[in-house]
Amino acid sequence: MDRMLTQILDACGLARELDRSLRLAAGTVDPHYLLASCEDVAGAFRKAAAALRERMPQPAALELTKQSLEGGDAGSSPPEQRGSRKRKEKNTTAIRVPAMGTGNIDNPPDDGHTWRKYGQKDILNSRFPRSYYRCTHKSFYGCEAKKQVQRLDDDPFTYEVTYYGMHTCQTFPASLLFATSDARSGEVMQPAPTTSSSHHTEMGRVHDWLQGTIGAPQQGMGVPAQGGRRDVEDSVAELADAMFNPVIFPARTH
DNA sequence: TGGATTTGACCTTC
DNA sequence: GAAGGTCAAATCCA
Repeated sequence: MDRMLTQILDACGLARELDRSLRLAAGTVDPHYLLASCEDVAGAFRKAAAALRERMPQPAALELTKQSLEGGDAGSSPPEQRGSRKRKEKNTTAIRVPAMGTGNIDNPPDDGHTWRKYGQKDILNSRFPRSYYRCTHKSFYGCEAKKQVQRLDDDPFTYEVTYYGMHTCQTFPASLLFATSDARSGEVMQPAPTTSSSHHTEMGRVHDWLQGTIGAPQQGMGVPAQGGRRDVEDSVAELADAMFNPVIFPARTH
C-alpha cells in the first residue's frame, strides 16, 4: 500500500507542478511542454489507478471494459439472448462505466460530449431499456456520432455505453486541456476551436479537482469529506474519470 | 421560447 | 413476423 501511495503522491506532485506552471505562464505555456507534462501526469495516475485496481476485489469499479463488437453483440448477455438482428456497424466502441461515478445511478455517465436523446427502447431479455443518443451538434456540424446506453442486467450499477461513428463536430473537451497523443497512431491530437461550453465544464472539473485535492483536500469535486486513505483512492478514480474517459472515446473512431 | 426529453408509430434488418 | 433503430409530435423545463 505504501508503494501505491507513493505512486499517487508522485502523480499529485506532477499535477501540482503542471498547475503551477500554468498559473505562472498565464496561458503562454509551450504546447510541447504541456503535452509532455500532461502525459507524465496521466501516466503517473494510470500507474496509481492500475495499482489500486489490482487491490480491488471487484475490478469493475473503475475498469473501462473496451470490447470489440466484431461478429457479435456488445451486451452483457450472449448474442443469442439479446437478439442477432442488430445492425452490423463498424467503428463501434463499447465500454462499461460505473453508474456511481455520476452521483445518480439513473443518469447516464457523462463523457464530456453533449448528447441529445432521441429514443428509448425496451430490449428483449433485458430488464432495463436502452437509450439512444446522438450528438447535440448533429444539425450544426452534421456530426454523426451516436451512442447507446444500457444498464447491465447483472449489474444495474454499471452502464454499457456503445459508441457509433465519430465526432465531426469541433467539440473535444479533453483535447483542449490535455493535448495528448494517440497511443495507437502516435499522432498528436491538436486542440480544436469549439463553440460548445462542454469543454469549460470538463476543464472546470479537472481544475476543481486539482484545486480541491491538491490545494484543499476536503473540498474537491465529489471528494468525500471524511478524509483519509479512502479519499485518496476515490479522488484518483475521480481524476482518472475526468482525465481519461474523453480521450478514450473519440480517438479510436476519428 | 427554444432546446431537451418522452413515447408511440414507423422503418429496417434479419 | 419479430426485434432493434429512428422519427417526430407532444410535452417538459429552464
